Amino acid sequence: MIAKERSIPEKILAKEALLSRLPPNFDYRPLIEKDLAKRKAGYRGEEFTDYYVNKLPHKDFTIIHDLRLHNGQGYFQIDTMIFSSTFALILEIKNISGTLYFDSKFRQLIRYKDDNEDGFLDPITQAERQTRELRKWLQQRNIFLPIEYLVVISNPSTVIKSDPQNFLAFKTVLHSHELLDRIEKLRKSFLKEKLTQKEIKKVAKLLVKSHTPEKSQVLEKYKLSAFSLNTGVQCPKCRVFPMKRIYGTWFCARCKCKDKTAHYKALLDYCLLVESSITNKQFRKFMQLSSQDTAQKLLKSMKLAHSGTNKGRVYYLNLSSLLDIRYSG
DNA sequence: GTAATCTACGTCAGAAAACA
DNA sequence: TGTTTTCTGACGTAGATTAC
Repeated sequence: MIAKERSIPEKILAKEALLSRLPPNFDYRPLIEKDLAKRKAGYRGEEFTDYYVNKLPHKDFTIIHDLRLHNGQGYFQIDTMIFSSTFALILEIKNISGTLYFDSKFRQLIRYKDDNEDGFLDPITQAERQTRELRKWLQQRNIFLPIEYLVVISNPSTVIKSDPQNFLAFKTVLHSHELLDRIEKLRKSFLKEKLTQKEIKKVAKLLVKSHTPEKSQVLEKYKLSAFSLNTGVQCPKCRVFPMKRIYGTWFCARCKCKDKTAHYKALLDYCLLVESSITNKQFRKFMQLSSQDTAQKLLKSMKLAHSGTNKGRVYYLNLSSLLDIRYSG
């Protein structure tokens, strides 16, 4: 059973939204583009590995993609968690090309590529920490399950190396195409049943319910203010700002394109970049819309959750609902 | 307390789009 | 082409908040 599917991380959506609303010659643009490329590569690696993970027999394994839990002080994040009635498995997924060298002495990962040498945080250490955190989290809820971890290198052409004494790397690091065989071996080594089918469902529900998505806070990260952003509704065709609202549709003065729902994307951008609630006034300012009535009618038509009456009215922007509205509308 | 301001909501006329 | 539907903008009313 897949208890939680993987979805595009908010950090990727927010960076895309930010780039779409920054002037082309903006100073930080190259830095944001580089960060976005890195994030996207990581996400692609996770998706590539999901192909193998999702092949596991669903009656035997419960799969939770992209899990972020609170441990009391902070959060810990797991790329993929798989569990059965006998054991749990954490996957730490890395999409790094070139030759990777796992150095056990200094507990670091070194990547050799194009005559360059780059150091990375040791994914084995990361996975060990996640294992400790998850064990503690489950035990606090009276769930006792042996937990293993694997470091999955998603890129099949990546060369994996380590020093000969690094037994931990031999045991835990693998390419994604080896994953199913390795899980099968693990399954044979854990025979004692710890959870009933009913308990498995209960644990999955608890984990998914406790998942807290990471807020992007992309403006703070690059020390930008909302004033740096282009406001207005962006033309979906020629990408120009702003479209004008004319008789029930958004009209682009440049390419003459018309779109009835172009404000959905703008509202999604607002939610990703500014804040997750909006008033009529903020909506008008961001959409460059002069009519308060039109703003009210547009906000109402989207059936957003809201609180307050009259002057205190605030509309709440839910990211997943906005994504649904945007792609279905 | 009062005036000013902001917003929600309903109604209506006119304009544009959609449809037969 | 004529009719229907949808949307805007204007207007009025009412309630809540803010500034003085």
